[in-house]
Amino acid sequence: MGEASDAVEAREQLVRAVIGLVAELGFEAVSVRQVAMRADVSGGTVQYYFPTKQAMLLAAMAEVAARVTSTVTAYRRDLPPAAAVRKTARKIVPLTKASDEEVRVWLAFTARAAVDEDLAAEHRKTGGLLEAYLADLLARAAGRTSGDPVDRANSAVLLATLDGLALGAITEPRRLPKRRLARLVDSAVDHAIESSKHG
Amino acid sequence: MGEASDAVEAREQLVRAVIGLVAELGFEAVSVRQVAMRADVSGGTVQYYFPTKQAMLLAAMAEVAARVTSTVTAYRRDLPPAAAVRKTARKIVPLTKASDEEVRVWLAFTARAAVDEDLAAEHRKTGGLLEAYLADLLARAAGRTSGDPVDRANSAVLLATLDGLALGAITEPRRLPKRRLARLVDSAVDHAIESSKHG
Amino acid sequence: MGEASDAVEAREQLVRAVIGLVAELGFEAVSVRQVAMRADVSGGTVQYYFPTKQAMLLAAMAEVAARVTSTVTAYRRDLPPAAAVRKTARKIVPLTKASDEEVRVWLAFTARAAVDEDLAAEHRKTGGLLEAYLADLLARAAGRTSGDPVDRANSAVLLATLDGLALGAITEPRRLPKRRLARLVDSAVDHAIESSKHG
Amino acid sequence: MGEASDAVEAREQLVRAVIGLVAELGFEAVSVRQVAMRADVSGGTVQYYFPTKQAMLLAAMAEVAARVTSTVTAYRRDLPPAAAVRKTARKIVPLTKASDEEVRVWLAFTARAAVDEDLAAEHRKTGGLLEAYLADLLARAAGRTSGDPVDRANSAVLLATLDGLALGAITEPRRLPKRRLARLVDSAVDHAIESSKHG
DNA sequence: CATGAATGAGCATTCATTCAT
DNA sequence: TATGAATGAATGCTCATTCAT
Repeated sequence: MGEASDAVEAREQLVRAVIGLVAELGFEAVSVRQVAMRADVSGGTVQYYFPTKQAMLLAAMAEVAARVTSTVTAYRRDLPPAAAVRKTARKIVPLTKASDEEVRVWLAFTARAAVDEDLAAEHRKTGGLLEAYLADLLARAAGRTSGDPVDRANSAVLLATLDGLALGAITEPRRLPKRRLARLVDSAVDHAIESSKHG
Repeated sequence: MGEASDAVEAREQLVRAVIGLVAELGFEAVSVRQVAMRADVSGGTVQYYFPTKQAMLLAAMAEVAARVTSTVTAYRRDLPPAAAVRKTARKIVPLTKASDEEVRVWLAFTARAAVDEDLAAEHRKTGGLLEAYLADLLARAAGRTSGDPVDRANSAVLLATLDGLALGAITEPRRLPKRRLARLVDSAVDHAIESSKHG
Repeated sequence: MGEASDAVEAREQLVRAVIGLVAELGFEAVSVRQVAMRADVSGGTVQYYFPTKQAMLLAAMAEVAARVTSTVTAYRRDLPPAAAVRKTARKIVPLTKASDEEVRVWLAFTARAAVDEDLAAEHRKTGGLLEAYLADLLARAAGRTSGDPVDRANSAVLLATLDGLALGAITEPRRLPKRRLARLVDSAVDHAIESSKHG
Repeated sequence: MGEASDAVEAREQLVRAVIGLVAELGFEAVSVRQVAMRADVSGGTVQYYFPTKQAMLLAAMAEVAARVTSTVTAYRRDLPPAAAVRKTARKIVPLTKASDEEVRVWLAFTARAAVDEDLAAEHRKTGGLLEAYLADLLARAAGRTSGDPVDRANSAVLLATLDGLALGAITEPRRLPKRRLARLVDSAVDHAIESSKHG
């Protein structure tokens, strides 16, 4: 039992190393050797757990995606719809210094997905899930049950706006300082909810 | 004069090679060698024009930025404000197969800007310019002169939405097919204009 | 007893895996991992039976050598001398598609023996034995008892010819198609027998 | 001019390093790094001249083949047929310590050709040429012009015998010491010539 | 008897860069 | 202006081997 959990732990440690590396130095800084050093294991060990670099990246992306979706799922389960939308929005856009890293990693994976089909497949899942969740929340906030195409559209636009703001926040922090970002996020969320209510 | 223009031409040929490479194979496929091969010159020649890979990337990004801004500037000069906003939006989001490549390149540079300060500096210019232009157009579409913070906010949200849609279009083409994309772009533009008119 | 025979079986399974690998992909394709995969055991298990790769190769070579010598020994025991020579020759040279593999493996080991002293030692045994057997058969075919140096010489030349034809058959199948090979083998055998009879 | 010859020289130096390595340590000892060290250049330089290891091996094999064929061609040009056959035979079988290395290299390449199609193609050329040359010499030694299938067959058997003796000389030097080897070569050559004269 | 974890060296290859010409 | 030669570091990956269990 100790062994099994050690192995799992080792894997997770490696995944954490990948994520940390992406956050700090970007995607191109992720090399098997760098990951090994960061996780304080030998290069061979990394490849024992992930036979290819691609597999390693995939595992890291899956982990990041899991973090996002599990958080958002919890919001949907535990909060009233409008509040859930608001919290989700603030999860996607880096409004605190802490979430900066997470978003940075997510965007790095997203960018890579544009060019890497395996990563794209993993990425798609999350995008589809987020859109569906937001559409559902918008519908419920409007006192409707899910399924109205209007909610789908509003969800897609809101999600795009949040992604765009996140992208801007990372690459143009001066144009989009946290203060401004918060206001813009709120206005986008308000618009989406309004738009679903009587669009 | 012939020599000088030859030199300019050679430089441009190299820049085109970089852009083509990014479009087709992504950022990580850009190596000095690959660029040299694509431009059909020797590896040494590439480094004659760009002493550093970084310089080469910077030049390519500047060229891409110039293409975007010159197009958008022309729209602002030649079209009535609402139409200019609409055309600009359709330039940012890849609605035709042709513009797919351009947007793909732009996003690749954007992603890189998240970890590369030099590229980020170049990138900022374009972001700031686009926001200012769109704010101005929204103001004029509302029968106002520029300067109202409302227009700035609407511009920022619109720009974020367009960026987010572009990102999604590239990475999740199935969730965001061209048809749907067009409708979402239109609704975002309409909302921005309306919002500036009587927000 | 069951356990012991299981162990023997496991060992043999590994040896078979090595031989199969050599036959299909050549000597350099033999890695501990590949062998483990082919035998469907863990990498550690391979090294339990063969503490060293070298030991593993040695066992495989011994097995191949044993196959050759046991066959040839049987021929000598069961057939009249001239027929035994003929059958032996046809065992050494790959005249059927089936024996192709065996010869291929044998040659791979032989080539390796040129630079690997351990394998060379094993290899020597078979070479010496084959020459002695063929010399004995040639002597008996000539109605003599063994021991005449002429038979030794004829045996050595015949053996060399057969080895050379085998080598050529593997590496130059177009120059030495099966049809031609059969004729050349026959003529070499005939010459050896004649030569021993009245040389 | 100095540059060009330097480059040619560098290439040749590398090829020599490969050959030396094969001779001393066998084929599997040939790594790009080892070659670089032996030729006293950087690893990168090796790959500047030979973009792949395969290309490097191919060049080395071509060089070895060229040595053999040019020597044999000279014999055929300059000597009476019977003497040319004899000298050629003594070139193929390592009768002196010096020729040991050459033959060792040749056999290593031959063995590899069994598993490597590119090398096999190069190898075939030499085999075909040698058989044709020997057939021609045997015909002329018999006072005939080339073309008789008998000479072809005798040539093929002789060549196989020489190859087999060479193989044995390398892998079983104790069974086939130089003295004995010389006698066996002579008898094989004599038989081939006799056989072509009145077979 | 057999495994899985871990290691460190080695592999071929690609890379950005320097430099003499 | 442009090239080809050369370098050395870095890449992803495979390898044989060791060892605790």
